[in-house]
Amino acid sequence: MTAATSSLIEELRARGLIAQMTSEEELNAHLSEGPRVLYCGFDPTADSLHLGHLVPLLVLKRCQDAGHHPIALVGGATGLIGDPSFKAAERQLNTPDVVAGWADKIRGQVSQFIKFEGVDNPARVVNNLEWIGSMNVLDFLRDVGKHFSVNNMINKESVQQRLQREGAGISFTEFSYALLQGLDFAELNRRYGCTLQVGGSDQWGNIVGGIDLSRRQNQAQAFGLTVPLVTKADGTKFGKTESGAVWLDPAKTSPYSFYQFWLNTADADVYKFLRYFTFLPVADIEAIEAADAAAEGRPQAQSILAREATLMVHGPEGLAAAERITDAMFSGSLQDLGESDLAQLAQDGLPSSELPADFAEKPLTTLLADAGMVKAAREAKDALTRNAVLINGEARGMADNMEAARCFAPTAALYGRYFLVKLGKKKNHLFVLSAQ
RNA sequence: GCAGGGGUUCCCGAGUGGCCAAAGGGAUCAGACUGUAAAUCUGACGCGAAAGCUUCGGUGGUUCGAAUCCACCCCCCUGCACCA
Repeated sequence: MTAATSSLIEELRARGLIAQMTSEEELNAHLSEGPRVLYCGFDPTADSLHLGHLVPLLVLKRCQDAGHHPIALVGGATGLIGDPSFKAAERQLNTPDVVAGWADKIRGQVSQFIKFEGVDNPARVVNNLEWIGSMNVLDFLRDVGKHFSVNNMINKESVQQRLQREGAGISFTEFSYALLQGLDFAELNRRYGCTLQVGGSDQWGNIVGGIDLSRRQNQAQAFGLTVPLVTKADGTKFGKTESGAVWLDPAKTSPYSFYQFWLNTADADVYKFLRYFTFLPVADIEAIEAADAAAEGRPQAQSILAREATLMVHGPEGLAAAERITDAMFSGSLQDLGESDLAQLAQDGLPSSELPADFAEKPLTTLLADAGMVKAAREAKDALTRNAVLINGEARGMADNMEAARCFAPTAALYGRYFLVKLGKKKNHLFVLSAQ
């Protein structure tokens, strides 16, 4: 965690974190010679970062731990344009005030992961709106545009599918995106001596553009490094659940859901993800893998990954909350839960809701669907048909469907008002009888 | 603009007058097996507890009856032409 003793590049490679880089030998030497300044950009395309952003963000942290100065760039300007790289269709523009609001949130999130004080190599957060926002068109065209060849740009793989695709096309606006990202690099190079840009592998073309511009404008040598796109062994998209993306914002994805996401990682992916998403030494991860391979039954890797990742993103309290719910839902028994425990579970982020006043007249299927336990009442029906719905531990079936009054009778409630409903193996919801 | 092909339930894709809420595959959800895995098997899969209700680009029409036939309109693809 101090100065770069064993090569940073070696470490990243051992973790499988390098997709592409410019001139390995030179970059390795460059990073070994002393503290360097590097950056990675995050465009505000939503009000939170998600798991896909985490890998490059953690690479920034890994670099800081190795003694370098990271800069997290929030794309307040580029977010207004939209990156066309490897996208199938033109994006819809968001309004400036919306993007500005998102940029603020992203700035806060990014800041959790890197240190700004108390270290010799403090990090920095910048917003490219600062220099792009005030730039005038003629300066842009003369100072930046002149250095980019349209011939090269249209040959880039990242825009090919947009150029070839019938009926899609690409607007001049999005086509210009690469120039903005290029000028960011050149600008950071001038301002802070930034010499390395890190990004996802889809950013390679943009990064190379920035390196070229830095050389042409500043006569400076700069480097690029990309991290691989996170993939899963079964070919499905990483970072998605039934309910959508896994966000870093606890208000959008609760620490409990976040923890559960990692806990459900497939064996085929878990050791790779430990390398990507934790700071455990590679040797330790190899030891975990060996121990799991030798042991019968359930591997320990998933719970280690879930614990490490949740701790890193949501802190000790978030992890504690996630573990409380997990223990209560998957190992403990209802009898072990005290009244305050139940209240705590709801606070910790266990999905919960109040029973509507007229619940007695509604079918169970409707109540469960309205509470968000299932996407359509039909799924609740299916579960009921298989006796896969437990209300306070008691199995319910279709025969009980019109018996909500009996199923949720106050006398059956825990502490007079709580009902823990389990649907299938993984879906839990706390229903609360409204007080009166 | 002309000629030809096409728009089907989340996606792909059958269906060309009743047996169609619509084959098959994928995705998804649930069950069994397990480890809150994977693989496999089973069930569900427009909405609804049910009665029943609403779908096959849009609008109108023919018919006892249409996703299927007719008319017009919208959109996409493929050639050709026009424009260069």
